[in-house]
Amino acid sequence: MSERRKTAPTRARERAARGAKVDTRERLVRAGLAVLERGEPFSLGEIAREAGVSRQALYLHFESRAALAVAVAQFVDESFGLEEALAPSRAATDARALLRAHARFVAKYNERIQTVVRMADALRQTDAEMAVPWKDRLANRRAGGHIIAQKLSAWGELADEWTVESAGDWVCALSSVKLWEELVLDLGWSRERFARSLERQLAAGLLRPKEPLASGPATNR
Amino acid sequence: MSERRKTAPTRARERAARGAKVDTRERLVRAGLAVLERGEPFSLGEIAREAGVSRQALYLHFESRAALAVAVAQFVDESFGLEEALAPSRAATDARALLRAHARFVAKYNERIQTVVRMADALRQTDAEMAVPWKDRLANRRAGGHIIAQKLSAWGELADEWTVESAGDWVCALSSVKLWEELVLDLGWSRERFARSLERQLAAGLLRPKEPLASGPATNR
DNA sequence: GGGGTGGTTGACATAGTGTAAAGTTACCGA
DNA sequence: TCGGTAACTTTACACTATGTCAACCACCCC
Repeated sequence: MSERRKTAPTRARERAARGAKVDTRERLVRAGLAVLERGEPFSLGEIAREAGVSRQALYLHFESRAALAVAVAQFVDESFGLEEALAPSRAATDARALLRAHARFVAKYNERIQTVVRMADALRQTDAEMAVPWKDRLANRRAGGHIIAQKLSAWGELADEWTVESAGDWVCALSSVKLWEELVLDLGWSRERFARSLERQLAAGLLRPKEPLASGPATNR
Repeated sequence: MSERRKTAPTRARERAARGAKVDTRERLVRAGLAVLERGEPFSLGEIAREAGVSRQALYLHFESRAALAVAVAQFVDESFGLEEALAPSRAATDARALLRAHARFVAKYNERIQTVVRMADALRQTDAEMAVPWKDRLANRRAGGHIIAQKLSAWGELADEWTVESAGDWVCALSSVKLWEELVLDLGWSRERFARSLERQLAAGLLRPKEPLASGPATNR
């Protein structure tokens, strides 16, 4: 059902791909982000107005508020250059460098997506439709944490009390927007201070303590 | 202005103090908590119905949704026995015991207030009236973190890179409901695992490393 | 010229918050 | 015993938001 509502954005994207006039869908997404970034309560009508389009046009492109929210989140990821921003972490060849790169990434990325996540999290309480994309994003973040834990483990740097699983979850949790939000937004920390503290905490908490090269600590698990 | 709306709950409280029949205000607060704990979207009408009272009666006791939310939060604090639950932390006489007590407290307390905080945080996005009580609670939590950092510092256990200020903020942030929520609710950690990890991580991140082996890590700031 | 596409306006159903007003009950004090 | 009043009820209303529907318009392409 609802065939018309589905074909509309598809066609819009096709037109855009062929270089057609203006992509209203993208205008709506950008407007959504702009309105969101004002940080105040808003309505769909406001977003439509900001996009210079009627409120109804919004429903030609998005089935619901949640669908728009998802699109905005995706847009932010893309315009941020997520893949590129992750490059330093991927390129790291030792534990300290990896954690440092990750902390820097988290500080930058969370700042960028903060408003979107904030809204999505609030929406999640009242809008069941939001639950699925939210879980998806969490799964992604979790996977990111696990990759880091996996590397630390492979390098023999993960402290004994951690499994790769649980260390990955811990990295994921410490990388969450909510932690960033509380420290930077609510408590007034600078971006640098946040990144430095996160890096330190991750290193102190995850890494095997440096042993004085006495006996063989490599075999105790 | 709005004199009548203000006297109503006052009188109700007076009646309750004199041992009068039923305190509708408290019934509403309890109902609010019960509805909240179902974890689903809800309306004020639902809460009133749950309390066995008309929706309008709610406005005789609370000026707005936000006011009710604040009352529910207060009620949860009281019924949880916040003061009592903090006793172990206050009684701690060394750093490890303090962090352990705090981690246990956080695990228990956050579990209890989770639903309320969740809602309040969501409300905060759309309801400016919520901002003030939210900031108050944050200030309280922050103060709690600072007390801990202060003690660690007084005992000479706080690692060099921290100031009391920033360490306190860090404790506050790591003690936030959001971290608990992500690990326990979203990632499925057990309460014990959370408490243990938080304790360990606080210790690893905040405490001065024990062995002053070689030069290395003491000067890396 | 005709058809489809993407947009418009306007109306509508539904649901929630908050305000207002009038009626009911029950207690309390002179 | 009577009157007043606090607490609550019912009913109605204003306002805002989401989402649906229908009719109409304009453009582009065949």
